Amino acid sequence: MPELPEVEVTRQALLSAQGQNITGIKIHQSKLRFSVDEKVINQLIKQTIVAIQRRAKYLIFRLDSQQYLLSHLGMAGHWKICDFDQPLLKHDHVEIELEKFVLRYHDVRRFGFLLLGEGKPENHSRLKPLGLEPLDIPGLLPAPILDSNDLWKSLRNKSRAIKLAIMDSQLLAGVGNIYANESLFMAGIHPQCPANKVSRINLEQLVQCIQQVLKKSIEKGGTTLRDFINPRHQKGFFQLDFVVYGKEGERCKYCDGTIEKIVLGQRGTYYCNSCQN
DNA sequence: AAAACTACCTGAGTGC
DNA sequence: TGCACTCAGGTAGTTT
Repeated sequence: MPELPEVEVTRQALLSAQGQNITGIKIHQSKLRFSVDEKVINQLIKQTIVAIQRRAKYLIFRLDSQQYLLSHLGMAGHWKICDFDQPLLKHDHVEIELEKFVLRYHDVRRFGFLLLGEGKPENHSRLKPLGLEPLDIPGLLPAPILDSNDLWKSLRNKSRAIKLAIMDSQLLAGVGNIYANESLFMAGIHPQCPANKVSRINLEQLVQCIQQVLKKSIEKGGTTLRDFINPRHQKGFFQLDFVVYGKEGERCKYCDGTIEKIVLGQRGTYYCNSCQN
């Protein structure tokens, strides 16, 4: 589920937790990608959430100490704002009790994780290797912002498919499978084109398309294919704007071509066999 | 260096 | 109805 837009939509909806004190923690199911350590996570109690930031697909809950909570949603995770008496659902893993409401982390597939860090979050071992941040919007940790010159430099010596390159978080962080497919379509670039064979002008186009697609999705509340909801329990609607993702065999909306599906890096890859060369 | 594969996990959907 | 199978938004580790 969650790529950059869904994580940003989540962040924005969580901002109402800012300034609230953490009064309690409940762990209902500790098994996530990394097991939630009760002793470690209990250090959150009595701390105040002072800010909620983002880097790529990571959320960072800043506390009034030197500590922070690092949250990754994996493939199916989401945060929910709940009333104190709201019934617990299957796959609600962790509850963070605040003064006005409870934050619940729900993750069916358990690919997400919660880690406690200390010091500058941008120095965390999971964040440090991340590449360019696609959008320059408020609420980000300090990060190099996507720029076609920088992307050009990092792709110059990469012969791998452009789609794999823009999904490589060490080069560009936050673009997942859906938005990689949609952005490449918008830019008219074939997903299998070697990254270093994309012309300068097409790369500039691609950078603009990536930014447009991500911004548009944030405006639409992200994409809900199956499970994604924002912390206010609302679905996203960007899936209604898909042009290629999941549209194998359909006619292209912009030309006479047909949407084809191939597998690249084990991921479904959709493109128009006429618009994208 | 990079490509190709694996693992982690549950649930929805498909075909028989 | 049930069983076997495939596939899904992500990341990271190992092998080739």
